[in-house]
Amino acid sequence: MARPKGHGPNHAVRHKEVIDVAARLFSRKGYGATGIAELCQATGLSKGALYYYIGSKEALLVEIHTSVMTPLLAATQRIAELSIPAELRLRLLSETLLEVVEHRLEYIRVVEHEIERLSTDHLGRMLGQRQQFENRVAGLHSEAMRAGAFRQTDPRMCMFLFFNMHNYTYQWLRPGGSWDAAYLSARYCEVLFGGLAAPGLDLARLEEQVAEFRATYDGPSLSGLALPDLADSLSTQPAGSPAGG
Amino acid sequence: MARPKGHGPNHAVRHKEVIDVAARLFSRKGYGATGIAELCQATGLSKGALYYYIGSKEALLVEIHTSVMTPLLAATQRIAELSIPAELRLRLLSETLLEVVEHRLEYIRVVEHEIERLSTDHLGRMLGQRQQFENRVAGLHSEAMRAGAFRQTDPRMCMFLFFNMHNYTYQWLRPGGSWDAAYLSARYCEVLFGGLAAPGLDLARLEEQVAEFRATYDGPSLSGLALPDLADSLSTQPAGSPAGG
Amino acid sequence: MARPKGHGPNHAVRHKEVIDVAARLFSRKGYGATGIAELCQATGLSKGALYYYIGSKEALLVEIHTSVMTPLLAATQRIAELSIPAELRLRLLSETLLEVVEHRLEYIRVVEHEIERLSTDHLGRMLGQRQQFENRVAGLHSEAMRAGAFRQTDPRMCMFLFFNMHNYTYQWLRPGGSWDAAYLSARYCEVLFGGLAAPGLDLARLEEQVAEFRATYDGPSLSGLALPDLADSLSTQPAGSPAGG
Amino acid sequence: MARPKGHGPNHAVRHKEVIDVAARLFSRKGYGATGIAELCQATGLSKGALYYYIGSKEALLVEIHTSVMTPLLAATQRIAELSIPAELRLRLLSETLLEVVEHRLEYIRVVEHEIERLSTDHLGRMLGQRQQFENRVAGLHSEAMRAGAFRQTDPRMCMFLFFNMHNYTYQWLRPGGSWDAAYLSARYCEVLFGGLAAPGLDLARLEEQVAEFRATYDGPSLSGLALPDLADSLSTQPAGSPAGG
DNA sequence: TATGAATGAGTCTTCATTCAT
DNA sequence: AATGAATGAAGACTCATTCAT
Repeated sequence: MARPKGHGPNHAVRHKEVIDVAARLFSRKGYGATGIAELCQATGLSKGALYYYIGSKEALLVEIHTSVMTPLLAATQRIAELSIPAELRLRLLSETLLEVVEHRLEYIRVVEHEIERLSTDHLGRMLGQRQQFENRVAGLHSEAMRAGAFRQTDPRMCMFLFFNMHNYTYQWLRPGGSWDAAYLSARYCEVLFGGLAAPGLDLARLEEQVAEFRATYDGPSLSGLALPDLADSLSTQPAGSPAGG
Repeated sequence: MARPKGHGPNHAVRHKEVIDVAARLFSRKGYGATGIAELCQATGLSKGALYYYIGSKEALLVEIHTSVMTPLLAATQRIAELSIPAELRLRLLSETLLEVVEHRLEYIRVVEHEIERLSTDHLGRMLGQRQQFENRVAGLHSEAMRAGAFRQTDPRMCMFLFFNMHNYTYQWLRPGGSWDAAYLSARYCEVLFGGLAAPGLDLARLEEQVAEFRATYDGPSLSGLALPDLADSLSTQPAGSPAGG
Repeated sequence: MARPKGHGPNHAVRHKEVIDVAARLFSRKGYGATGIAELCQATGLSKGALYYYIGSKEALLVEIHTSVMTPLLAATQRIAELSIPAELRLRLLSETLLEVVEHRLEYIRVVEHEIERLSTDHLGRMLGQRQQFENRVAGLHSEAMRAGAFRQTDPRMCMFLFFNMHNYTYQWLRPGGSWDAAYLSARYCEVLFGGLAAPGLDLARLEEQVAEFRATYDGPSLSGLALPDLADSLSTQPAGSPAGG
Repeated sequence: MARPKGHGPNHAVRHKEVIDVAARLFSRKGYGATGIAELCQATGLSKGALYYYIGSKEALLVEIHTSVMTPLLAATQRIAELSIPAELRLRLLSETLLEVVEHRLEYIRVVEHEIERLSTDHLGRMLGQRQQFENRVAGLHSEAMRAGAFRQTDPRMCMFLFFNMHNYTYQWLRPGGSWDAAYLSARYCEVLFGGLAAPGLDLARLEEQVAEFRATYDGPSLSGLALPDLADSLSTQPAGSPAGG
């Protein structure tokens, strides 16, 4: 990712633009089926210029992964360390995760489908980050059980339930439809937490706590999504079609 | 699937074997990244002989899809028509779906990741089958609401919750681990139905009903998985690593 | 062409049938673009059986050529030796040639387009036969000049005029249309002989002589076309579209 | 023919060179029997570089057709519109056509033999152009009849006579021999017009008119053949061998 | 910075032919 | 007399990448 010295200030900008175009194309046609020539056409760059900005096709894939996973892990870290009930932290993490899905849909699709196209060492690093993420989520479920909010069950199973519910969303969500991350997160957690709740948990109270938290919180952005999303101009149809295979 | 005459009885058998090998390779490396040469090596057939059995690479992909979707839709139909409570039918459908995931894991991975590599008309047919499946599941949730088992909510949202929960399983399940379809289905439905339940629903009763049903049912196989699964000899590691992207 | 001994009586028949089918396909799609598999489908024979009858693909091409050229040369010989005026012999030869074009159109097309696909020795033999044919025609023009029917010009040029006029006919003639070999021959010779005639030649008389000759002749078939033509069931549209390239 | 941007000025030149080489090879061995590898060897380009210039093998075939038909039709148009007797226009058209045959012999052979290897739409376009050409020629014969130069006959038959006579020339003409387009045209028209003439037509006068016209005409090139012909360095044997099939 | 040209291994697929049965 | 299975070289074409300018 360190570029040879002597790059002008435009380099970083163009670089990002290319990554975004690549995410769009890889998402639609698959990494393998997207050619360098198509990237050239979509970016308006010549082959030589494209390579000047990207280095290689795999570097593009690596950066798509990184640009999703790095902010997501940072956000997870920030949320996990908040001094609020574990189930509230899970609820916030849910919404953050869904925000990333909603606003980086094309990146997410690539991350879900093309991770195994990475070369061994990059793949290893990415799988390590997934592990961290999973452990954090399993840990939060443990905390919620210890605090008496959730009934006692296997926290690893809970973690899978959590990821199943959230991670498949990319397969059917259409950004710009009537369901956004905040709404989906409320629905997902209502059902998940309802099914996992210990007798004492007051679910109605949870959504109030979310609102309270948002009103008083003034730390850094939870989701870590700073950029306007370049992808939003596309695909603005209503929500539709999950998968049944 | 019937070949244009001039094919002996062995043809069909070899054909199936090749499909199974292809599902394994496509699942591991991706459809695009798997070459015909690799298929030849994995099957022990020469290039010419391979084509004698498969017709084309895309035909292979089509048959992988078909051999998952056709029995799955048939099973769904059979289950949806049973004269038992809707939530019990959903529970049976959940288990059937997870059985397919467990025993056709490599096929499922291909179906989830490579569907868009199909040519327009095949793709259209497959998307149509997904639609049917989704509509059936949404319909069963509606029934459960009308019967007072589930509280009133958007059945389409319920359908997405159901598919999210089940369909992502392929990303982390390792067949041969300690979690099988029956166990997972019980856990998934416990949480999903717990979160959707109307006050009157007795979840403990549900698992008893499942056992009763299985004890008395003597119709055709619910899952439609008749063949021994050729894929089972491979990948028998313990469960591991979901995804956190 | 000599078959390994021990062929049953059906062999020759099937053999001819296959050649006829091959002529049809080669004519339509080209020799190179017609596969053995297509010949199998068109004949209803399996690959093995087909090879039992044909030996090889090139053998087929050779026989298509032979089955046109051999009878044509024999007919030419017969006509050239008749004791009638040279211009009458040319007129009869014209009609014979056009009969072959009309009734063996698909063979002719192959002969015109695919001769260079023959291997060296077969090609040499065929070119030799063409030479003979050309020499005969040039010779007849010389005779007609010596006899005072045609004015004095280069007989070789006349030969080219004759072949130009006749041999291109395959490119636009549609058998079954309103123009048959007899009609075309009359038109062609009317113009050709009209343009070559010495002052003394009476063209109106020529067509009478043709009729007289036919009425009294009782030798062997002039054209040598004995078989019913297998190709006649196809393409029965009115005449159309020559070529302008 | 304009390439999708990103092509320097040399591209067009090399492109033309490749087309010329292709015409030579296709003409000798047939389109189907000429491999890309042979084109590479003959041009000295690598496989990749070749495709950089040609796009596809069929594109080559299309351009060979186009580069013959387009100037030929333009020339036909120009000639047909001249204010001179119809038979003189036919005589000029004859010479133009034979000039194209003489100087683009290899292209013509491809056009005559491989047109049906074009895909449906390209084929349709080419057949349409042939139609135009034919109609023009039939129309000129009609004019000559109306003007009393030719006797009354079927102008469509005349058109076939005209094309038969000219279009088969490619099968035996060897450029560089003693017969050039001007000579052949005089011979062809002498015979054709002699055979079609009404009593009043003075053929000897016609050739004088041709000479007069050439002496005074100063419009654009009649034949449209501007380029030196790249193909001339090859095959400079004396005239020989027509065809007798 | 940026480009058009070139590479050559790689892609999927088809071919005529052979042979055991 | 006939077949289905198998071969492997050859088919057209695409690919990510490099490099002189």
